[in-house]
Amino acid sequence: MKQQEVFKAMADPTRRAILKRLQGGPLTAGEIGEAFDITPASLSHHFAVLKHADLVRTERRGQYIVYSLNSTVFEDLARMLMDLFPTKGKVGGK
Amino acid sequence: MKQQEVFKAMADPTRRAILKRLQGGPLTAGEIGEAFDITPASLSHHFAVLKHADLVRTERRGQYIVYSLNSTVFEDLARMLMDLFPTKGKVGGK
DNA sequence: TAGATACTTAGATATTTTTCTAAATATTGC
DNA sequence: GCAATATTTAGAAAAATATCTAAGTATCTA
Repeated sequence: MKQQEVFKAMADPTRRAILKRLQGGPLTAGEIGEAFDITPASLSHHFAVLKHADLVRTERRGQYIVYSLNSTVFEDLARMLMDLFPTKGKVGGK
Repeated sequence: MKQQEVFKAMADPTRRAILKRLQGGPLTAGEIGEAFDITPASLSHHFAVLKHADLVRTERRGQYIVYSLNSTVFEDLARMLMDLFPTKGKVGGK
């Protein structure tokens, strides 16, 4: 996991909103864009950042490009966070 | 939890390193600073960001200021992340 | 193949963030 | 109170990021 890329990607509210929209399942770039008051070009930039962080996957379907969440990286990130703060309870993890 | 502030705080590698240093227990600003090749003023800015996100707590002890982690917010953040990606298993979540 | 639709890339500008230097505040010990 | 130490605040410069317009690529339909 490229930690820096992931955190940077998550730092922008628009990108978090994009991820949120994808919770319901895969969507095309256009469908995602409907919810935002931003040009397709800017959206595309955000997609690129999310993709670079490996937070989303893409698949071309005809003239559309379908985006979907990559849950694996979220899990890694959550794990990393759990790791970052000291354990208060009794259980194992250093 | 101020989600935006927390993510923004986590997005900088220096700030993540500061948090990491604090895993071992509270430290003064100066002690933290030893590990970084950066001016005290810049460090202080990073502290302010971390504090604003409520990721660290401070306490003045004489002429020193002691920083410590606020684990609560980390837990909130981890929870939030778990929440952000769709449940794969059968259990409950939305 | 031409025209329409969906999306990305390039390049410019505006905003935000990081960092620095210099100066200010707080506390200690004489 | 004064000098020394620890840290923060203010203000400026440099670097990174978000956004836009215009132009490019890919695919579909006729």
